[in-house]
Order: sequence, then C-alpha cells, then structure tokens
Amino acid sequence: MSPEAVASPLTPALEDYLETIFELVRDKGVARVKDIAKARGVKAGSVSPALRRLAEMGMVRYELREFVTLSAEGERAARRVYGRHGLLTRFLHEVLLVSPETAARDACVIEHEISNETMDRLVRLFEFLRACPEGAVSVLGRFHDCPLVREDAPDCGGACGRRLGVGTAKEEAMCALSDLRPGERGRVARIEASGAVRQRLLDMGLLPDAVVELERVAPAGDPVWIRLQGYQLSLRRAEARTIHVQRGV
Amino acid sequence: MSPEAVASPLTPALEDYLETIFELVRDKGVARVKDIAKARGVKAGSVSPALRRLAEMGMVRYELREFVTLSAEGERAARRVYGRHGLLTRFLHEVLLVSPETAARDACVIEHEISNETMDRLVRLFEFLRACPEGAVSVLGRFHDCPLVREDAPDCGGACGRRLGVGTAKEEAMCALSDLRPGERGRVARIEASGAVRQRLLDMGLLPDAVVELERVAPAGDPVWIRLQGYQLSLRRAEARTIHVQRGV
DNA sequence: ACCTCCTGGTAGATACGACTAACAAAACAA
DNA sequence: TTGTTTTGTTAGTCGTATCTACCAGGAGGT
Repeated sequence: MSPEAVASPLTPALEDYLETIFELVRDKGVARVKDIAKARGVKAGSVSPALRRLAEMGMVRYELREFVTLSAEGERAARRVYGRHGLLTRFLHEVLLVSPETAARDACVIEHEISNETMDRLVRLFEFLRACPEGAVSVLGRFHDCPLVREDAPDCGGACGRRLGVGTAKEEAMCALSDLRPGERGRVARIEASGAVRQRLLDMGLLPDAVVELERVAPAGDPVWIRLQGYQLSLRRAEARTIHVQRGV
Repeated sequence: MSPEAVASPLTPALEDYLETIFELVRDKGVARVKDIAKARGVKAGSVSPALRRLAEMGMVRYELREFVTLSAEGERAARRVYGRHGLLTRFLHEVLLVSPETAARDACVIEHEISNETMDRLVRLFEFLRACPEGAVSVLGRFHDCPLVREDAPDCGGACGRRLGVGTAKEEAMCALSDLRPGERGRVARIEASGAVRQRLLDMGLLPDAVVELERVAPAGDPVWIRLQGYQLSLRRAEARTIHVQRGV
C-alpha cells in the first residue's frame, strides 16, 4: 500500500533505461540525459518522460535539470537486468559461438522477457562448466571443434565426422531428402547447405527432427514438393540434396 | 515497387497472429476470428484490425466475415516463426532442462527477436547432438546428471562432485564469499543457495564469474557488505556463505 | 416470416514509446 | 555584461496494440 505501489510494471524500455543509467553512473559517476539518449540510441526528447515515469515509480531520483541517480530499488532492478545481459551474452558467445556483437544484441532483447527458471538453468550450466573443467573441455570442446559447427574446425577428435550417424544403428537409414521415395517420410537430421540457402531452409521450418514427407518430384526432377507440418512447399533439387534425413518415420 | 511493398515490417504481435492462424489451419482446417482470439488470449475486437493489416501486407487472404487463410508469403513467415518456436522450446527443455510450460512461454517471446545467427548456432547444436550421440551422452549427460544441475541427480560419473574444483589447480584458492578478508576480491564460481534466496542473489548480479569484493563485515558478523560492479550491497552472512568464490582476482 | 443468438466488425479510449519542433535554462566566451 | 552554445524540457503527433461498448449480418428455431 506504499505510494510507489506497483502501478506500472517496469516495461522493457524502462528496464533498458535503468540499465543504461547503471552503466553510466558506474563508468562516469553521473548519468546525464544526453548520455542516456546517446547510449540508448534515442533522441533526448524521449528520455525526459521516461525518467519522469521512473521517478514516479521510485526507481530513480531525478530533480529537473539535475543529475540522475538510481534509488535502492532502481539499482536492484538495474543490476538484475545487467546481470542477465552479461550472462546471456556470454552464453551466446562462449557456448553457442555467436559473434560478440550479435550476442550482445540478442541478449538485449531476451534479457527483459526470459523467465527466472531459464536464467537459473543457464547459471547452472556455467556452474557446471566451471566446476567440471574436464566436462567442459570434453563437451564444449567436442561441440566447438565439430566441423558441423565450425567449418574451419581443425578436427573432431574422432567422435563425430562429416558423415552423419557414423557407427550408429541408424546409419543405414540416412539419406538425402531428395532420395526419399514419393510418399515416404523422414526426419531431418542435418542441413548441409550454408549461407543464404541454409537460412532459407531453416526459415521454412526445416529444422532438426522435423518430419518431412516427399510428396512429388517434377518430371524434370527439379522442383521437389514436400509436406511439412501439414503444409506443402517446393524445393530446388539441389537444396533437397543438402538435407539429410532419417528414413521411415 | 509491388503494391504490398514492405510498408510495415511484421511486428512481433503480427507474427504471433500468423503463427496462431498457421496452427489453426493445420489442426482444424480453418481459422475463425473467435478461435484466433481465444488462442492468443485477446478479445475478438482486437483481432479484426490485426487481420486487416495482415491482409494489407499480403500475408493473409481475408474476406470480411469469411474464413482466414494464409497467403504463400504468410505461410512462409508463419513457418519461420513456428519453426523457431519449436526449436527454442526444445532447446530450453531438452538441453537446459527448463520445464515444458516455461520453455514454451520463453520461446514465444524470444522467437520474434532473435538473430538468424543465433538460430543457426542452435541448429548446429542440435545437429551436433544428433550426429554425435556419443558426444551428446557424454556432454549433455554429464551436464544433466551433475548434482549442480539437478539436485535429484543419481550420480555424476565422477567427473564433477558437489565440491568445486576437485582435482583442479584452483582448488586451494576457493572459499566462501564470507571467508574473504575485507578488501579482498574474488570471482564467483557457484551459488549454493536454492529457491528464493538463490533467485535474489542471481537478481543482484551475483552470477558466475562476477568479480566481487568483500568490503566490510558488521561487528556482529551478520550483514556483510560487498562491492559488485561498482555498487555496494549487503548480504546476510548465511547468504554470503553459499557463494563460492575464487580468491585473489 | 420473424425473432434471437452467435459471430464478427467498428469506433473510441488508453497506454506506451518514439519522433520533431519549439522553448527554457545553464554554461561558456568575448 | 551580453550573446552564443550546449543541454534539457515541453507539447504535439504518430504508430502499435490492446480494451470496451456498441452495431451488423446470418443461422437457427419457432
């Protein structure tokens, strides 16, 4: 029932403002409207109303035309978001090998919305990697050095090769999507294509473990029609050849 | 320069509408306004304007008072989002062990904003796990069976124990945050606390590898003040004891 | 043939978050 | 002291996305 009772629930944009103020105060000692605007990539005119709202919520102390400082509660919220940002960035970059710039950008949109549970799992992942360096090397190393993951990888250590299913029971059941018989279904195992073609195929929903049925092949053999998630779509033959599937699902 | 030239760039909300229509058409054959509203958890009055905008963009075919169907382009966009949703959900659930409901919810907010690069890395992770079952077992298995990750885990296979840094060079440098000397700094390795306390600490920015300095201990020993990211905060002694740090950073 | 109910559409309100343009207040310079 | 520049505020506008309340058009039932 306190006056700053949660009327507005701290939107993503406001969280970003808090995070920016947090970093400015830490790095420069003070946060000025101009610097906040610059850091967030918005115009100064957009900052004032945001600060006013944050002040009304009790997250910042903010005298008109004076410096901005975080209240205890604002500091709490800022640190939470800031911590999430850092851990998500590290995860994307260090574990998934996303480039640093993209990792930071993606982290920035994820950090506001992700559940506590997911954050906790991520923390546990890092704790595991840290507590178990052997495991970290064996797992992440294997993942990172796999040619599937990094085309310029040195070698895989023998556990996984460019060929799929090596030494597994499923080996004989693997083929290219284009090699399925019409009417036959398969489960996507791997997209060999790279670049824009790969992106296009991923966008279509051709993702690991998607069930796909080869419906029809054009007389010339070139466009092939497949059925995916109840919808039909057509692929170039060359594209279909890059999609490894496990037959007979 | 076609009439449906990208005037509006398909907002997250509109992508959600497309995804919902996609699923309704697939499961029931048709998408009605009422069902869309129900599935998305909004009122029917909110659906009509959204459909009109989607129709203007050429994403859906939509005669007033008739059924809604996806255009080829709408189907493409929907499949992209739907595929992302599925893969993100699987990742959160199968790799990070997030509960299915939370995984779906988190995936739903991430799917619209995440970069192609990050999605591609995720796809590669699944491809790796699939191509390299041995690696998957050794890596994920080790991760999932680690007591750090799942308190009810059977056993860790010896590679990681409840104690941190077993057999590593850093072992002797580990201690609880509360055992640092005033002025000494350390690097967070693990938060032993669980539940709400754990959440509070994570929210504060006490995340793996954060550098923390013990500033001062109250005479009674109970609140301890630490410095984190340039800010001071105070912890209960019991909380500080659950934080494992690597001394002397 | 008529009435009723269900579904869908419209209009107006609200909230957020950004923008631009014009204005006010310090800070600085001459 | 008196401009001039920098900085910050205000007011008005736009676009998105939601809501509520009310209206229209058909499908049934009687």
